[in-house]
Amino acid sequence: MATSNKPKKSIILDAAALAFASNGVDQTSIDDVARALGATKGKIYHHFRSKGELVCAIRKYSVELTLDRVRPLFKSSSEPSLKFYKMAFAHVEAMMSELSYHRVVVEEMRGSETGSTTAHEREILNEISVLQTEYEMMFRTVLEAGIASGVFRKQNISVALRSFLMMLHAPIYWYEPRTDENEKDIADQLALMALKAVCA
Amino acid sequence: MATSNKPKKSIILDAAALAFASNGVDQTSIDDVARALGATKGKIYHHFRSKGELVCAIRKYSVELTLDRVRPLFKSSSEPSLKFYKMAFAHVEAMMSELSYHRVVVEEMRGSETGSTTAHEREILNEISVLQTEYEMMFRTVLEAGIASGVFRKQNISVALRSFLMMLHAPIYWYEPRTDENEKDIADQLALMALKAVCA
Amino acid sequence: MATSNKPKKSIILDAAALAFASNGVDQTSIDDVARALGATKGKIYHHFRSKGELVCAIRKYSVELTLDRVRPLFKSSSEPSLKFYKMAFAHVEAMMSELSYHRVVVEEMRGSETGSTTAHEREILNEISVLQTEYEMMFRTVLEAGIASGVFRKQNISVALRSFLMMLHAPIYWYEPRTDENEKDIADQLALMALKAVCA
Amino acid sequence: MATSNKPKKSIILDAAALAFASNGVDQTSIDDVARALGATKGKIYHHFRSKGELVCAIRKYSVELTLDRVRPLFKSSSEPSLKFYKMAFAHVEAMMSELSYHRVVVEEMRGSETGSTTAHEREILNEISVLQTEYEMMFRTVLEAGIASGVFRKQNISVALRSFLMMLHAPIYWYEPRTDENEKDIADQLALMALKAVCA
DNA sequence: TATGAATGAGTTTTCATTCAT
DNA sequence: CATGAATGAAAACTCATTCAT
Repeated sequence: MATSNKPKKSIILDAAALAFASNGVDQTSIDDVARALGATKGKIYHHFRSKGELVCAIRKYSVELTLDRVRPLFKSSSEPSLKFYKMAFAHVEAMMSELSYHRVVVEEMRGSETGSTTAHEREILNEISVLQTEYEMMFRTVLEAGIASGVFRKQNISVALRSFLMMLHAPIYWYEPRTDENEKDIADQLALMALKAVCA
Repeated sequence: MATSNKPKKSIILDAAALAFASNGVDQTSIDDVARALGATKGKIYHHFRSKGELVCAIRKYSVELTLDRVRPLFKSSSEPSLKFYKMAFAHVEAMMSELSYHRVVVEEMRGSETGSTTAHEREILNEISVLQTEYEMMFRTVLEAGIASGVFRKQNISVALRSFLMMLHAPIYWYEPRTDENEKDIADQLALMALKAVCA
Repeated sequence: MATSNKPKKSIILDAAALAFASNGVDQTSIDDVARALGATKGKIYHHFRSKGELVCAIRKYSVELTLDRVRPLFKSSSEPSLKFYKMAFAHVEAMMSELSYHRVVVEEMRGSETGSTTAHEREILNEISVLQTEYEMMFRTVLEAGIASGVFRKQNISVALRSFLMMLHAPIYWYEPRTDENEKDIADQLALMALKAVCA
Repeated sequence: MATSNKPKKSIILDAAALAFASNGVDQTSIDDVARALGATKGKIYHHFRSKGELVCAIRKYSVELTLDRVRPLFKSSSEPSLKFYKMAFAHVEAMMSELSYHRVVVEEMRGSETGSTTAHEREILNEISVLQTEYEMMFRTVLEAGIASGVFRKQNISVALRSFLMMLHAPIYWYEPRTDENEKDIADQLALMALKAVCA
């Protein structure tokens, strides 16, 4: 009764994200996820129609989590460079806070999943795409504002965007929650690097 | 006669890198590679003892290619910031020139392959590790020199290192050889971003 | 309803033992076993993690079956030569009654299976080893008692043990259930031969 | 030049027998044999048309070796029990002297090789069959003579024959050339056991 | 003769998915 | 809801054999 009040889907999602993040999506079977969950495959298939859908749910949640942290900062009124720093800082914090979710996303950045997506999956993928577009647009907007005001260097915005975002993703590859307790320091250093990378 | 005079292993490696880079290592069967090669599985297994070994060979070649471009610049005598820029530029050029090889590497940065690597594979992985260490050490040395001379910001070097290297990897995810012909521009922009990211 | 109430594992084991005994373990694919079972490979792999484990299960069962026949006779109180005869008789009866299981065991007496056994397999192999040791120890004990009482010849016990046990295995190689119906005669002849072989 | 004056076929046969005896025929690839030989597959295929033929050659040689040891003793004039002892002794000596050849034979006693034998192989198999029949007939003759003279027990000859021959094969399963140097003792004990097993 | 490359058919194994209970 | 059994399709890997050199 008191074991948990979280929705079951969420519990499954957590276990799946952890398992997928540890060994890679393709190297992790539904059975592995079930084992990590202390249950059997059937339980998962009750809540998610396919492995693809499970992965999609994780990806969507990852994007939402990041978006939720960054959006309010984007909507606040600050001059471009400070706003950029804050957003970047929040992005890095997100990476480290919900590490496994974001690891799954990065893994999917390559790996086109070769077509066999169902209609329902494509729907979720579309939603994700919308969210990602919104996310990039926020950084793009700040970048353009900063260039217009002269505080940021004039440069190819698309290239810049993709590049510093990749840098802000870096902790996914090496951050270890137990070892490195200096999350704030890391977030600061990375946000500063990103900021300087685009400044005039 | 004119078909090719390259060693067979090299031809297989090229085809495999291309196939793996296109669809992801796990989504690409040895049969797929063989088909791309116009041959059968057996040919591949005659030259590489396992899929893992094939991937390892690709990874090793990728690191060697990058190393070969960057090492001479490191050994040249320039002041830290210029040397750093040149090395970063060369790194980005490498990413774009041998795109498929480097894509395979990045994919393996996560995905520990269930530990079931054979003794022979572990040997190759060790060799790769040595090369990668040398590579990082070159950038680390320049970074330290720059910090000592005051031209670079005082900062956590390990974090900085991993972060801007990740940024320099970025083209792997979006560069399209046919579309973007402005390789030099991209390399310049990214190298500049990396340089500014670490400057005082 | 009437088809069978035996546990599924047992049914698979029977079919596998029969198939392996007929054509040899290495010449019999898991597909062959599945076909003999009227099912698919998957069913077998659902119950046994590998072919090796399946073979191990058969071996273990074979030893248990023999042990169950011989142990009560060993525990009974008879003078050594009679006890030896009874035990040998029971051994031969076991060979002929569950022919296929024992055939698989004998085949594995040579053929170290390349050492690539999994941890779980080694566990079963250990259990088998314990049972086999118990089994040999029973005969060894009787032999020693008989030698002490002068009814058995003084001789190298280990060599004697391995040798007459091999002779008691003989029916495995030529007994045909349908043709030879004189199981008792065969068991008597072999038990008598074994007894005389060790007598003074 | 001085490396060896044995016919090449013989060298191959030795290496193959050793390899097959160590790991089992089915678990040993032609490549394994070639490696043990310090050569490549091609060499083997020059001298033997197929793996089956190689195995057949080993089997035939094994039977010939045993026959050559036992036949002269059979042709000598001794009374049945002494002659039987001598023949049995020689059989055991053969087992231990050319251990690997005989191990291969025993492995094939089960394992019907499922039909795919070529015409040429069947020819060799027939020759082997002839030799084996001659071999069994020698022991059968002695056995019958002994029964007629009353020195051997009246018994089912076929069963007796197969049974003590199996016992005389026993060293194949456990004899270690390097460890046990007491070949004569073992041969004596086993021959004696076999003799007593059939005596009145 | 002997080698190394290549093949093709087969074998073990994995796994997402379905379904009866 | 949840489980355990079962399936089928695919994947990695093996290996006897052939062949050009």
